Amino acid sequence: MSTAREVPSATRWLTQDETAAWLPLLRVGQLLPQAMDRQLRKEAGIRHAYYQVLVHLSAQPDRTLSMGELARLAATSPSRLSHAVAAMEERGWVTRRPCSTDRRVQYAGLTDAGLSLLERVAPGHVADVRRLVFDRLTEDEVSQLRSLTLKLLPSLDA
Amino acid sequence: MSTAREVPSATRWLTQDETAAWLPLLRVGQLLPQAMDRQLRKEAGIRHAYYQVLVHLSAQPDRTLSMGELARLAATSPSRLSHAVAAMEERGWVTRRPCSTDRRVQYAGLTDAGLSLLERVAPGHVADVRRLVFDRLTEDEVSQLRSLTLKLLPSLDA
DNA sequence: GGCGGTCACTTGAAGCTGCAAGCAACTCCT
DNA sequence: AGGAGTTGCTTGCAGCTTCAAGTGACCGCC
Repeated sequence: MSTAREVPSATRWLTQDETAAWLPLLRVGQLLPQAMDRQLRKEAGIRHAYYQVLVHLSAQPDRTLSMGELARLAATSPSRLSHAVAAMEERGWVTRRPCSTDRRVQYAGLTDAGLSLLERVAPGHVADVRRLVFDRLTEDEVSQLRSLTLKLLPSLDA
Repeated sequence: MSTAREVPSATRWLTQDETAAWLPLLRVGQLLPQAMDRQLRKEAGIRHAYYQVLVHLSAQPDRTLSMGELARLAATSPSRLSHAVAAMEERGWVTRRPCSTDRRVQYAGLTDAGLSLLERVAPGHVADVRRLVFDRLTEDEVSQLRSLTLKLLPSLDA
């Protein structure tokens, strides 16, 4: 990551230790989503983005969320979600209906077909997560991982 | 991530602790690349994928790498790199020339324009990395982060 | 030599992503 | 009331990513 040595203003380049952490973090950040995506596509024919929509809707008591809430939970942009839900609606996995009290809001709801797709796909996905992540880590390391990622989230969410 | 409770074969769902680590990890894995991309686009007009190409080429003594090596270093697919380098060549940041001993191989080389772009862009990028990641962590945490990500890499690289 | 297999890379098409723009509905303020 | 500003969501488009297929070039083996 270090490139030029002399720059007009005093740039605080990464230290050696920081670089040694940054490079693999960057790599994990690239490869992990790729791996999730590939596995779900090959074995289930859907993207990870779709899977997340299914998961979050299924976690609601009424299988329903407003587009805004759903976007927030899935860490995606409104635009992206709009496109994704449109495509998933066409395939019969979710439905959309307007909110009665605030007509700007749209609710996305999981259909039976969507739920059964999720149930068919989830075991393979969980197995993959286990294989790629949790089978490699001790209990303590999992705890460290949780603590570290939670520390990084606030600045990324904003 | 937990969805159905009863599935044909015995699916080992994630424990509570694992889920508590998985959700933020997934989120970081999504948001971190997004954030890198947004910052570089806004302030430099290039994608993070392009930036990585520039960085890896600039780190070579002769500013040159074969497409294969470059793809491996940047953790990207050959196809993606091919498209990217084609676009960057058109903008004058890299050049391509065939290898003299193995005519399947192409070398990508960083131009002066490419290097000066990188030097202009790098400080802002490093500042962003610092703001998003290293300013939030103690020295010990950085070390934990390095150790954890290094443990996850092997299974992802394969 | 020459033929199957692999390797390095490129290409094209389909689908997704991000941004900017747009629209209607809601809120606030006077 | 009513206008300015904000919110929730959608749309269109340009650009990127992915997969599958294709093209040469190299290797090993008979």
